[in-house]
Amino acid sequence: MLDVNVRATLADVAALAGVHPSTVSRALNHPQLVAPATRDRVQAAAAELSFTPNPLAQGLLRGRTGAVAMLVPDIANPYFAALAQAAQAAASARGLVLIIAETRHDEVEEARVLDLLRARVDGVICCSPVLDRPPTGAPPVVHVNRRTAGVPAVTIDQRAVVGLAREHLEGLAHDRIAWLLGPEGYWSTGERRAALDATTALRPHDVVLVDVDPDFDGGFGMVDRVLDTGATAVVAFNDLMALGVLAGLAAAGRRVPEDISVVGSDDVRAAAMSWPPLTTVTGRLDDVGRSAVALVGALLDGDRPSDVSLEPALVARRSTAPPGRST
Amino acid sequence: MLDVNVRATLADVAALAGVHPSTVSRALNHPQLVAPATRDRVQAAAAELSFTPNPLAQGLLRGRTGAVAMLVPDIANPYFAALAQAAQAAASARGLVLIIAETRHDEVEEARVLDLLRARVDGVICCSPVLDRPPTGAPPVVHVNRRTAGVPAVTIDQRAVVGLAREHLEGLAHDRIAWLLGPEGYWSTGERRAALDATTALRPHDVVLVDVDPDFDGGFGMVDRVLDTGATAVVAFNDLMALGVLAGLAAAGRRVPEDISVVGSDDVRAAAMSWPPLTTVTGRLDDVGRSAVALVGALLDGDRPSDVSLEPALVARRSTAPPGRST
DNA sequence: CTGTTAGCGCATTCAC
DNA sequence: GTGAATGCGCTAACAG
Repeated sequence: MLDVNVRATLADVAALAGVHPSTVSRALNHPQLVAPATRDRVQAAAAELSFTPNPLAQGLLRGRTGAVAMLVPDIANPYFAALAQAAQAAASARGLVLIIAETRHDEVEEARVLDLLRARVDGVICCSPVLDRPPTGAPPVVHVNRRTAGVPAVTIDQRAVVGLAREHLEGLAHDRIAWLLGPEGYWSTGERRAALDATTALRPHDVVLVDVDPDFDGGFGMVDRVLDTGATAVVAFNDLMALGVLAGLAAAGRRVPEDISVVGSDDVRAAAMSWPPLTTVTGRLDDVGRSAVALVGALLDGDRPSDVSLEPALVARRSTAPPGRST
Repeated sequence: MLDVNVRATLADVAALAGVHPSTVSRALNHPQLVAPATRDRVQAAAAELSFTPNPLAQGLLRGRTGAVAMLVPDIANPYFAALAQAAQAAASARGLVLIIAETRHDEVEEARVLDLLRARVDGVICCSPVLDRPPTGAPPVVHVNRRTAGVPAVTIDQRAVVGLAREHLEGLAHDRIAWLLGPEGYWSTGERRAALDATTALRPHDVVLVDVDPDFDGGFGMVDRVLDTGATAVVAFNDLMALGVLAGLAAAGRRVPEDISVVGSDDVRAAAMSWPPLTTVTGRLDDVGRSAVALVGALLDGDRPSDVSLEPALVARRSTAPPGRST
């Protein structure tokens, strides 16, 4: 009587095939080292019992777990969810299991989670936009959208993000752009501010609003101040913030893009789910996720991979148009 | 010289404390079985080396992994992301690690994923809205929003969802409601249809549109047909679909809620991020996630837990209003 | 080519 | 109260 609920072990297969357990192991892992006849018998037996090696035992032996952790501040944030999705796919393709853990934007919680996971994973993908020090005592770490000395990272070229938004809006003949920047501690905020500072003399009418919460409410709440500046276009720090701006504008009775244009960033799914759909700069979330997994993979293989910087692109949808089309 | 990158083992601690490895194990797991003096020495040594038991070794020994998997069709779908978030928190609180895996709405992929995970997790939370047969040969499974004989499940009372939406709209004096139902195979679709059928005689003016894709595009694409029905209110299968309806209505130049009211379902975060913010029926995602983990927990403890059915509630926001306020 | 042995790190028997 | 031995399931090295 064959009990499907109890996993078959090497010994079970060996017994069924009439060989020694180690022969089973070989037949399965190094088929060329074993006589065709026995190999077939073993494989048949393995199939018969639907044998799968116990990854725990394998891991114990190899000192590897076959799992990689991804640390995100908030998995319900579509940005991180998309990142996780991409990473998960890439990890699966490599036979790795991705463990997603939330840090809730909290350093203490992050340490706790890391500690819980430390021994269970071979590597960590850290997506904290703030974290400065690489987690110590942890397995190999790679950073996402955050560059820190000594830690391999995959980032989006934030200066190019600024440049793309600017070009798009200038091409539409906007001459007064309100730039909404994210929280001070964020790496990407710093990068964008630098890019903005570099060209500030060229566009004296622009206005920069700093330290806006990078979410819907942050954008919603900034609408009055944006309107006060008289800007004809807004560039938000990310799509969520842009969506908030869109809603705030609607609540204030302004039309987009007739009265004012709005540009987001990241090209999260929700960006295409507003009305009007959001013009945005892609965060290339798929590529970022994939690259991050590739980096840990390299780390695990003992390489010292170099950083990856991805070039963004602009997706023009319907939230931008030339200014002054207002009735 | 103390190498932080190499994990300390029981033997290391034993050497440092001058005792036998098994004593260390005891001192850590059953402190009362060991003399206070040695216990303290061992604990000091363990702390010194920041020793953490290797979960793989423990798992191998106990036949448990300490991990639970959550199978979702699409982690970038805010509904499942929220569910995962809740489950993750609940699992952490129990010292379990949650592994999130995507099935991409694909049975084959699901089988593959399950096979990869089978040996790595103690239990599985399956969130497929369609899946009928419980995955065989897998660890204990619980279902979310899907009731199948023999599989413990946590569900939202879908009839109540229909009832709440109806009451709300009737209270506003709508007499022609367009009900948008989800895909045929979904458990929740079936439940809602049954609820609708049960009262169809009472509301002859209502109209039911079936088999709508449960996403933004699905809702967007149904707007024309909804408008054709002359309904003054729409109840969408979920929030994403409702958001699509909202956008489609805006694109068609209709105002919400002046011209037509819209109700969503699930109360995903994005539901509060539209303009107008969406009136919706809560999916109690936190509670569902938490309950699902509680169920697997019970299963792991050898219990045969009973199903959990959660009562929804209506969140009135600004996408609903009395009909006929049109200019 | 295949069987034997050893050991990954740990917790649970036993003895003492 | 503590040390010694055993085995979880597996694979790598060594014999034969």
